[in-house]
Amino acid sequence: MSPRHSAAEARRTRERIVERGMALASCDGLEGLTIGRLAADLKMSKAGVLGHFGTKEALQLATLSGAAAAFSRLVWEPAADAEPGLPRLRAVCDAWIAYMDTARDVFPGGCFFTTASVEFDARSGPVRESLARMHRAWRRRLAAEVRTAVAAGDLPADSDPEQVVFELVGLFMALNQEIQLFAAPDAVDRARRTLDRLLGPRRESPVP
Amino acid sequence: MSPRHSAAEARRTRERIVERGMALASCDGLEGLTIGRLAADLKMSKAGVLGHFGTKEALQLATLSGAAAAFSRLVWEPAADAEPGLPRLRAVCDAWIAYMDTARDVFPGGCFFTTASVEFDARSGPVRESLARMHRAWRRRLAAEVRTAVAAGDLPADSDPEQVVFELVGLFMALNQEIQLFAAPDAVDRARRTLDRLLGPRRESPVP
DNA sequence: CCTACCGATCGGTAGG
DNA sequence: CCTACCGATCGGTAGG
Repeated sequence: MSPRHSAAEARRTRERIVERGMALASCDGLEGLTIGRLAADLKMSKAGVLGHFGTKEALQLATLSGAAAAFSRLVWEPAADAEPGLPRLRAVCDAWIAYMDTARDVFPGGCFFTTASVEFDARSGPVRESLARMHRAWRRRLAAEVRTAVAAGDLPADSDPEQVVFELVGLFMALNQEIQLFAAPDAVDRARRTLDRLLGPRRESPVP
Repeated sequence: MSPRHSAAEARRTRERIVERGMALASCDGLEGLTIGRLAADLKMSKAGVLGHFGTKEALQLATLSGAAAAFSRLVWEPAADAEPGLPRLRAVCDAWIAYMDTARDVFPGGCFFTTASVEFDARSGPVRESLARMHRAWRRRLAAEVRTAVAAGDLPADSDPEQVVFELVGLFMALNQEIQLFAAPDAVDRARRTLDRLLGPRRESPVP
Protein backbone atom coordinates (compact mmCIF):
# COMPACT_ATOMS: atom_id res chain seq x y z
CA MET A 1 0.00 0.00 0.00
CA SER A 2 0.96 3.65 -0.26
CA PRO A 3 0.85 5.52 3.04
CA ARG A 4 2.23 8.70 1.47
CA HIS A 5 -0.41 8.99 -1.25
CA SER A 6 -4.19 9.19 -1.39
CA ALA A 7 -6.31 6.57 -3.07
CA ALA A 8 -7.02 9.00 -5.90
CA GLU A 9 -3.29 9.51 -6.48
CA ALA A 10 -2.77 5.76 -6.52
CA ARG A 11 -5.55 5.38 -9.10
CA ARG A 12 -3.99 8.06 -11.23
CA THR A 13 -0.60 6.32 -11.04
CA ARG A 14 -2.21 3.05 -12.06
CA GLU A 15 -3.79 4.78 -15.04
CA ARG A 16 -0.43 6.21 -16.06
CA ILE A 17 1.14 2.73 -15.89
CA VAL A 18 -1.62 1.21 -18.02
CA GLU A 19 -1.45 4.03 -20.56
CA ARG A 20 2.31 3.65 -20.95
CA GLY A 21 1.88 -0.13 -21.06
CA MET A 22 -0.56 0.17 -23.95
CA ALA A 23 1.94 2.23 -25.93
CA LEU A 24 4.84 -0.14 -25.19
CA ALA A 25 2.81 -3.29 -25.90
CA SER A 26 1.61 -1.94 -29.24
CA CYS A 27 5.29 -1.90 -30.27
CA ASP A 28 6.82 -4.87 -28.45
CA GLY A 29 3.83 -7.04 -27.59
CA LEU A 30 2.37 -7.96 -24.22
CA GLU A 31 5.35 -10.22 -23.46
CA GLY A 32 7.82 -7.54 -24.51
CA LEU A 33 6.08 -5.26 -22.05
CA THR A 34 8.48 -5.64 -19.09
CA ILE A 35 8.07 -4.28 -15.60
CA GLY A 36 11.61 -2.89 -15.60
CA ARG A 37 11.12 -0.91 -18.78
CA LEU A 38 7.79 0.42 -17.58
CA ALA A 39 9.37 1.48 -14.29
CA ALA A 40 12.27 3.22 -16.04
CA ASP A 41 9.93 5.09 -18.42
CA LEU A 42 7.75 6.28 -15.56
CA LYS A 43 10.70 6.96 -13.22
CA MET A 44 9.33 4.53 -10.67
CA SER A 45 10.74 1.45 -8.99
CA LYS A 46 9.82 -1.97 -10.34
CA ALA A 47 8.11 -2.83 -7.05
CA GLY A 48 6.11 0.39 -7.28
CA VAL A 49 4.83 -0.64 -10.72
CA LEU A 50 4.16 -4.26 -9.87
CA GLY A 51 2.42 -3.36 -6.61
CA HIS A 52 -0.57 -2.07 -8.58
CA PHE A 53 -1.14 -5.42 -10.25
CA GLY A 54 0.59 -8.19 -8.33
CA THR A 55 1.83 -10.26 -11.27
CA LYS A 56 2.92 -9.62 -14.81
CA GLU A 57 -0.12 -11.49 -16.10
CA ALA A 58 -2.42 -9.17 -14.13
CA LEU A 59 -0.53 -6.23 -15.64
CA GLN A 60 -1.07 -7.70 -19.12
CA LEU A 61 -4.79 -8.14 -18.45
CA ALA A 62 -5.08 -4.59 -17.11
CA THR A 63 -3.28 -3.27 -20.19
CA LEU A 64 -5.66 -5.27 -22.35
CA SER A 65 -8.67 -3.75 -20.58
CA GLY A 66 -7.24 -0.28 -20.97
CA ALA A 67 -6.69 -0.86 -24.67
CA ALA A 68 -10.23 -2.17 -25.09
CA ALA A 69 -11.57 0.98 -23.42
CA ALA A 70 -9.49 3.15 -25.77
CA PHE A 71 -10.72 1.12 -28.74
CA SER A 72 -14.35 1.61 -27.67
CA ARG A 73 -13.79 5.34 -27.31
CA LEU A 74 -12.08 5.62 -30.71
CA VAL A 75 -14.14 3.21 -32.82
CA TRP A 76 -17.53 2.39 -31.32
CA GLU A 77 -18.53 5.59 -29.54
CA PRO A 78 -18.14 7.92 -32.55
CA ALA A 79 -20.59 5.67 -34.45
CA ALA A 80 -23.07 5.21 -31.61
CA ASP A 81 -25.43 7.93 -32.84
CA ALA A 82 -25.50 6.73 -36.44
CA GLU A 83 -28.61 5.00 -37.71
CA PRO A 84 -28.51 1.21 -37.02
CA GLY A 85 -27.68 -0.94 -40.04
CA LEU A 86 -25.55 0.15 -42.98
CA PRO A 87 -25.04 3.76 -41.84
CA ARG A 88 -23.70 2.68 -38.46
CA LEU A 89 -21.69 -0.15 -40.01
CA ARG A 90 -20.04 2.34 -42.36
CA ALA A 91 -19.43 4.75 -39.47
CA VAL A 92 -17.80 2.02 -37.37
CA CYS A 93 -15.61 0.87 -40.28
CA ASP A 94 -14.60 4.46 -41.08
CA ALA A 95 -13.67 5.01 -37.43
CA TRP A 96 -11.78 1.69 -37.43
CA ILE A 97 -9.75 2.79 -40.45
CA ALA A 98 -9.12 6.19 -38.83
CA TYR A 99 -8.02 4.41 -35.63
CA MET A 100 -5.40 2.47 -37.62
CA ASP A 101 -4.21 5.65 -39.30
CA THR A 102 -4.24 8.25 -36.56
CA ALA A 103 -4.21 6.63 -33.13
CA ARG A 104 -0.39 6.82 -33.04
CA ASP A 105 -0.30 8.69 -29.74
CA VAL A 106 -2.19 5.93 -27.92
CA PHE A 107 -0.79 2.99 -29.95
CA PRO A 108 2.49 4.04 -31.58
CA GLY A 109 3.16 0.46 -32.72
CA GLY A 110 -0.08 0.12 -34.66
CA CYS A 111 -3.17 -1.89 -33.82
CA PHE A 112 -2.71 -3.17 -30.28
CA PHE A 113 -5.15 -6.03 -30.80
CA THR A 114 -3.58 -7.33 -33.98
CA THR A 115 -0.19 -7.42 -32.27
CA ALA A 116 -1.50 -9.00 -29.08
CA SER A 117 -3.81 -11.57 -30.65
CA VAL A 118 -1.21 -12.79 -33.15
CA GLU A 119 1.30 -12.94 -30.27
CA PHE A 120 -0.98 -15.05 -28.08
CA ASP A 121 -2.95 -17.05 -30.63
CA ALA A 122 -0.70 -20.10 -30.20
CA ARG A 123 -0.53 -19.91 -26.38
CA SER A 124 -3.00 -20.72 -23.66
CA GLY A 125 -4.16 -18.88 -20.59
CA PRO A 126 -6.23 -15.91 -19.49
CA VAL A 127 -4.60 -13.35 -21.79
CA ARG A 128 -5.39 -15.38 -24.88
CA GLU A 129 -8.94 -16.05 -23.67
CA SER A 130 -9.52 -12.38 -22.91
CA LEU A 131 -8.32 -11.43 -26.39
CA ALA A 132 -10.54 -14.05 -28.02
CA ARG A 133 -13.56 -12.78 -26.06
CA MET A 134 -12.94 -9.21 -27.19
CA HIS A 135 -12.58 -10.18 -30.84
CA ARG A 136 -15.74 -12.26 -30.62
CA ALA A 137 -17.70 -9.39 -29.08
CA TRP A 138 -16.59 -6.97 -31.82
CA ARG A 139 -17.41 -9.48 -34.53
CA ARG A 140 -20.86 -9.99 -33.04
CA ARG A 141 -21.54 -6.27 -33.06
CA LEU A 142 -20.42 -5.93 -36.67
CA ALA A 143 -22.52 -8.93 -37.70
CA ALA A 144 -25.57 -7.43 -35.97
CA GLU A 145 -25.23 -4.25 -38.04
CA VAL A 146 -24.88 -6.33 -41.21
CA ARG A 147 -28.09 -8.18 -40.34
CA THR A 148 -29.94 -4.93 -39.74
CA ALA A 149 -28.62 -3.58 -43.04
CA VAL A 150 -29.82 -6.70 -44.86
CA ALA A 151 -33.26 -6.46 -43.24
CA ALA A 152 -33.46 -2.81 -44.33
CA GLY A 153 -32.57 -3.74 -47.89
CA ASP A 154 -29.27 -1.82 -47.75
CA LEU A 155 -27.21 -4.97 -48.36
CA PRO A 156 -28.08 -7.89 -50.68
CA ALA A 157 -30.63 -10.28 -49.19
CA ASP A 158 -28.32 -13.25 -49.67
CA SER A 159 -25.44 -11.65 -47.69
CA ASP A 160 -23.82 -13.95 -45.13
CA PRO A 161 -23.20 -11.68 -42.09
CA GLU A 162 -20.35 -13.81 -40.70
CA GLN A 163 -18.77 -13.87 -44.14
CA VAL A 164 -18.93 -10.09 -44.47
CA VAL A 165 -17.41 -9.72 -40.99
CA PHE A 166 -14.63 -12.18 -41.88
CA GLU A 167 -13.74 -10.04 -44.88
CA LEU A 168 -13.87 -6.83 -42.83
CA VAL A 169 -11.47 -8.36 -40.31
CA GLY A 170 -9.08 -9.23 -43.12
CA LEU A 171 -9.37 -5.70 -44.44
CA PHE A 172 -8.36 -4.24 -41.08
CA MET A 173 -5.41 -6.61 -40.66
CA ALA A 174 -4.16 -5.94 -44.20
CA LEU A 175 -4.47 -2.21 -43.55
CA ASN A 176 -2.39 -2.58 -40.38
CA GLN A 177 0.33 -4.38 -42.34
CA GLU A 178 0.22 -1.74 -45.07
CA ILE A 179 0.77 1.02 -42.52
CA GLN A 180 3.18 -0.68 -40.10
CA LEU A 181 5.34 -2.87 -42.32
CA PHE A 182 5.30 -0.86 -45.56
CA ALA A 183 4.40 2.68 -44.40
CA ALA A 184 2.33 2.85 -47.59
CA PRO A 185 0.95 6.37 -48.18
CA ASP A 186 -2.11 5.01 -50.02
CA ALA A 187 -2.96 2.47 -47.32
CA VAL A 188 -6.13 4.23 -46.20
CA ASP A 189 -7.29 4.77 -49.80
CA ARG A 190 -6.90 1.06 -50.47
CA ALA A 191 -8.81 0.15 -47.35
CA ARG A 192 -11.64 2.52 -48.28
CA ARG A 193 -11.83 1.04 -51.76
CA THR A 194 -12.17 -2.45 -50.28
CA LEU A 195 -14.83 -1.17 -47.92
CA ASP A 196 -16.80 0.33 -50.81
CA ARG A 197 -16.64 -2.98 -52.63
CA LEU A 198 -17.86 -4.85 -49.55
CA LEU A 199 -20.61 -2.48 -48.44
CA GLY A 200 -21.45 -0.66 -51.66
CA PRO A 201 -20.24 2.81 -52.66
CA ARG A 202 -20.62 5.64 -50.20
CA ARG A 203 -23.33 8.22 -50.80
CA GLU A 204 -22.53 11.86 -50.09
CA SER A 205 -26.07 12.54 -48.90
CA PRO A 206 -29.09 10.26 -48.45
CA VAL A 207 -30.93 9.54 -51.70
CA PRO A 208 -34.69 8.94 -51.46
CA MET B 1 34.58 -25.27 -34.99
CA SER B 2 33.83 -28.92 -34.45
CA PRO B 3 36.88 -31.18 -34.48
CA ARG B 4 34.82 -34.25 -33.62
CA HIS B 5 32.33 -33.91 -36.47
CA SER B 6 32.47 -33.64 -40.22
CA ALA B 7 31.30 -30.58 -42.12
CA ALA B 8 28.28 -32.56 -43.34
CA GLU B 9 27.34 -33.43 -39.77
CA ALA B 10 27.68 -29.78 -38.78
CA ARG B 11 25.43 -28.76 -41.66
CA ARG B 12 22.85 -31.32 -40.61
CA THR B 13 22.96 -30.01 -37.04
CA ARG B 14 22.46 -26.47 -38.29
CA GLU B 15 19.45 -27.61 -40.27
CA ARG B 16 17.99 -29.29 -37.20
CA ILE B 17 18.43 -26.08 -35.21
CA VAL B 18 16.72 -23.99 -37.90
CA GLU B 19 13.87 -26.46 -38.27
CA ARG B 20 13.21 -26.48 -34.54
CA GLY B 21 13.57 -22.69 -34.50
CA MET B 22 10.88 -22.35 -37.16
CA ALA B 23 8.48 -24.41 -35.08
CA LEU B 24 9.24 -22.50 -31.87
CA ALA B 25 9.06 -19.08 -33.53
CA SER B 26 5.71 -19.85 -35.14
CA CYS B 27 4.37 -20.18 -31.56
CA ASP B 28 6.37 -17.66 -29.55
CA GLY B 29 7.74 -15.29 -32.18
CA LEU B 30 11.31 -14.63 -33.25
CA GLU B 31 12.07 -12.84 -29.97
CA GLY B 32 10.52 -15.63 -27.93
CA LEU B 33 12.83 -17.99 -29.77
CA THR B 34 15.61 -18.26 -27.15
CA ILE B 35 18.93 -19.99 -27.47
CA GLY B 36 18.48 -21.76 -24.14
CA ARG B 37 15.12 -23.23 -25.10
CA LEU B 38 16.44 -24.33 -28.47
CA ALA B 39 19.45 -25.98 -26.79
CA ALA B 40 17.26 -27.80 -24.28
CA ASP B 41 14.89 -29.06 -27.00
CA LEU B 42 17.79 -30.36 -29.09
CA LYS B 43 19.75 -31.66 -26.09
CA MET B 44 22.69 -29.43 -26.96
CA SER B 45 24.58 -26.77 -25.05
CA LYS B 46 23.72 -23.12 -25.63
CA ALA B 47 27.21 -22.49 -26.98
CA GLY B 48 26.77 -25.39 -29.38
CA VAL B 49 23.61 -23.83 -30.76
CA LEU B 50 24.93 -20.28 -30.92
CA GLY B 51 28.20 -21.37 -32.52
CA HIS B 52 26.36 -22.06 -35.78
CA PHE B 53 25.14 -18.48 -36.05
CA GLY B 54 27.21 -16.19 -33.85
CA THR B 55 24.45 -13.95 -32.58
CA LYS B 56 20.76 -14.25 -31.84
CA GLU B 57 19.98 -11.88 -34.70
CA ALA B 58 21.84 -14.14 -37.12
CA LEU B 59 19.84 -17.08 -35.74
CA GLN B 60 16.63 -15.14 -36.33
CA LEU B 61 17.66 -14.35 -39.91
CA ALA B 62 18.60 -17.98 -40.54
CA THR B 63 15.24 -19.11 -39.15
CA LEU B 64 13.52 -16.58 -41.41
CA SER B 65 15.37 -17.96 -44.44
CA GLY B 66 14.47 -21.51 -43.50
CA ALA B 67 10.82 -20.52 -43.15
CA ALA B 68 10.86 -18.77 -46.52
CA ALA B 69 12.25 -21.93 -48.11
CA ALA B 70 9.50 -24.01 -46.50
CA PHE B 71 6.90 -21.50 -47.69
CA SER B 72 8.22 -21.68 -51.25
CA ARG B 73 8.09 -25.45 -51.13
CA LEU B 74 4.54 -25.52 -49.75
CA VAL B 75 2.92 -22.64 -51.62
CA TRP B 76 4.82 -21.62 -54.76
CA GLU B 77 6.28 -24.87 -56.03
CA PRO B 78 3.00 -26.83 -56.17
CA ALA B 79 1.59 -24.09 -58.43
CA ALA B 80 4.68 -23.70 -60.63
CA ASP B 81 3.34 -25.94 -63.40
CA ALA B 82 -0.08 -24.30 -63.59
CA GLU B 83 -0.86 -22.07 -66.54
CA PRO B 84 0.26 -18.45 -65.90
CA GLY B 85 -2.55 -16.04 -65.03
CA LEU B 86 -5.77 -16.98 -63.26
CA PRO B 87 -5.13 -20.76 -63.14
CA ARG B 88 -1.75 -20.27 -61.43
CA LEU B 89 -3.14 -17.51 -59.18
CA ARG B 90 -5.90 -19.86 -58.05
CA ALA B 91 -3.38 -22.67 -57.54
CA VAL B 92 -1.13 -20.45 -55.43
CA CYS B 93 -4.05 -19.22 -53.32
CA ASP B 94 -5.37 -22.75 -52.84
CA ALA B 95 -1.90 -23.87 -51.72
CA TRP B 96 -1.66 -20.83 -49.43
CA ILE B 97 -4.95 -21.78 -47.78
CA ALA B 98 -3.80 -25.38 -47.47
CA TYR B 99 -0.53 -24.17 -45.93
CA MET B 100 -2.50 -22.33 -43.24
CA ASP B 101 -4.63 -25.37 -42.59
CA THR B 102 -2.24 -28.29 -42.73
CA ALA B 103 1.37 -27.11 -42.24
CA ARG B 104 1.09 -27.75 -38.51
CA ASP B 105 4.13 -30.03 -38.39
CA VAL B 106 6.42 -27.32 -39.78
CA PHE B 107 4.65 -24.34 -38.18
CA PRO B 108 2.62 -25.55 -35.18
CA GLY B 109 1.84 -21.95 -34.15
CA GLY B 110 0.25 -21.00 -37.44
CA CYS B 111 1.59 -18.79 -40.19
CA PHE B 112 5.20 -18.01 -39.32
CA PHE B 113 5.22 -14.84 -41.42
CA THR B 114 2.09 -13.35 -39.93
CA THR B 115 3.50 -13.86 -36.43
CA ALA B 116 6.96 -12.56 -37.31
CA SER B 117 5.90 -9.55 -39.38
CA VAL B 118 3.36 -8.34 -36.84
CA GLU B 119 5.98 -8.86 -34.13
CA PHE B 120 8.60 -6.78 -35.95
CA ASP B 121 6.48 -4.25 -37.84
CA ALA B 122 7.06 -1.57 -35.19
CA ARG B 123 10.81 -2.26 -34.78
CA SER B 124 13.82 -1.50 -36.92
CA GLY B 125 16.75 -3.57 -38.09
CA PRO B 126 17.68 -6.40 -40.44
CA VAL B 127 14.94 -8.83 -39.30
CA ARG B 128 12.19 -6.34 -40.05
CA GLU B 129 13.77 -5.42 -43.39
CA SER B 130 14.15 -9.06 -44.37
CA LEU B 131 10.49 -9.70 -43.56
CA ALA B 132 9.37 -6.65 -45.53
CA ARG B 133 11.42 -7.80 -48.54
CA MET B 134 9.83 -11.25 -48.45
CA HIS B 135 6.31 -9.88 -48.24
CA ARG B 136 7.05 -7.48 -51.09
CA ALA B 137 8.40 -10.30 -53.28
CA TRP B 138 5.31 -12.45 -52.69
CA ARG B 139 2.99 -9.54 -53.38
CA ARG B 140 4.84 -8.82 -56.61
CA ARG B 141 4.44 -12.40 -57.76
CA LEU B 142 0.73 -12.41 -56.96
CA ALA B 143 0.24 -9.08 -58.73
CA ALA B 144 2.05 -10.40 -61.82
CA GLU B 145 -0.39 -13.32 -62.04
CA VAL B 146 -3.32 -10.92 -61.64
CA ARG B 147 -1.97 -8.82 -64.54
CA THR B 148 -1.60 -11.88 -66.73
CA ALA B 149 -5.13 -12.94 -65.84
CA VAL B 150 -6.47 -9.49 -66.75
CA ALA B 151 -4.61 -9.53 -70.06
CA ALA B 152 -6.08 -12.97 -70.81
CA GLY B 153 -9.58 -11.70 -70.06
CA ASP B 154 -9.94 -14.01 -67.02
CA LEU B 155 -10.36 -11.07 -64.65
CA PRO B 156 -12.23 -7.79 -65.30
CA ALA B 157 -10.26 -5.34 -67.41
CA ASP B 158 -10.59 -2.62 -64.77
CA SER B 159 -9.07 -4.80 -61.99
CA ASP B 160 -6.40 -3.04 -59.92
CA PRO B 161 -3.72 -5.72 -59.35
CA GLU B 162 -2.34 -4.13 -56.16
CA GLN B 163 -5.87 -3.84 -54.84
CA VAL B 164 -6.62 -7.51 -55.52
CA VAL B 165 -3.36 -8.49 -53.81
CA PHE B 166 -4.20 -6.26 -50.81
CA GLU B 167 -7.49 -8.10 -50.42
CA LEU B 168 -5.82 -11.51 -50.80
CA VAL B 169 -3.35 -10.60 -48.05
CA GLY B 170 -6.25 -9.66 -45.79
CA LEU B 171 -7.94 -12.94 -46.60
CA PHE B 172 -4.88 -14.94 -45.54
CA MET B 173 -4.45 -12.99 -42.31
CA ALA B 174 -8.13 -13.35 -41.42
CA LEU B 175 -7.89 -17.07 -42.14
CA ASN B 176 -4.89 -17.36 -39.81
CA GLN B 177 -6.87 -15.65 -37.02
CA GLU B 178 -9.87 -17.88 -37.67
CA ILE B 179 -7.70 -20.99 -37.30
CA GLN B 180 -5.33 -19.90 -34.52
CA LEU B 181 -7.46 -17.72 -32.25
CA PHE B 182 -10.89 -19.30 -32.79
CA ALA B 183 -10.08 -22.82 -34.04
CA ALA B 184 -13.07 -22.34 -36.34
CA PRO B 185 -13.95 -25.58 -38.21
CA ASP B 186 -15.36 -23.63 -41.17
CA ALA B 187 -12.31 -21.37 -41.50
CA VAL B 188 -11.14 -22.88 -44.79
CA ASP B 189 -14.66 -22.82 -46.27
CA ARG B 190 -14.94 -19.13 -45.46
CA ALA B 191 -11.56 -18.40 -47.01
CA ARG B 192 -12.51 -20.29 -50.18
CA ARG B 193 -15.76 -18.37 -50.44
CA THR B 194 -13.87 -15.08 -50.23
CA LEU B 195 -11.43 -16.33 -52.84
CA ASP B 196 -14.31 -17.19 -55.19
CA ARG B 197 -15.73 -13.72 -54.72
CA LEU B 198 -12.36 -12.13 -55.48
CA LEU B 199 -11.30 -14.28 -58.43
CA GLY B 200 -14.63 -15.56 -59.71
CA PRO B 201 -16.15 -18.98 -59.05
CA ARG B 202 -14.01 -22.03 -59.63
CA ARG B 203 -14.66 -24.12 -62.74
CA GLU B 204 -14.42 -27.90 -62.42
CA SER B 205 -13.04 -28.21 -65.97
CA PRO B 206 -12.08 -25.64 -68.60
CA VAL B 207 -15.06 -24.28 -70.55
CA PRO B 208 -14.43 -23.18 -74.16
C1' DC C 1 30.69 -29.62 -30.18
C1' DC C 2 31.49 -29.07 -24.77
C1' DT C 3 32.13 -26.82 -19.78
C1' DA C 4 32.40 -22.92 -17.28
C1' DC C 5 31.78 -18.67 -17.02
C1' DC C 6 30.16 -13.25 -17.55
C1' DG C 7 27.05 -9.07 -16.71
C1' DA C 8 22.35 -7.75 -17.55
C1' DT C 9 17.71 -8.34 -17.03
C1' DC C 10 13.67 -11.03 -16.03
C1' DG C 11 9.43 -11.54 -12.60
C1' DG C 12 8.75 -11.35 -7.99
C1' DT C 13 9.28 -10.77 -2.54
C1' DA C 14 10.38 -8.80 2.18
C1' DG C 15 10.09 -5.13 4.86
C1' DG C 16 9.37 -0.48 5.70
C1' DC D 1 5.46 4.26 -2.96
C1' DC D 2 10.70 2.91 -1.85
C1' DT D 3 15.32 0.00 -1.15
C1' DA D 4 17.34 -4.20 -1.19
C1' DC D 5 17.14 -8.37 -2.31
C1' DC D 6 16.11 -13.43 -4.60
C1' DG D 7 16.74 -17.32 -8.13
C1' DA D 8 16.19 -17.98 -13.01
C1' DT D 9 17.15 -16.92 -17.50
C1' DC D 10 18.81 -13.95 -21.08
C1' DG D 11 22.60 -13.37 -24.99
C1' DG D 12 27.22 -14.06 -25.37
C1' DT D 13 32.48 -15.34 -24.51
C1' DA D 14 36.84 -17.99 -23.34
C1' DG D 15 39.12 -21.89 -23.88
C1' DG D 16 39.50 -26.46 -25.12
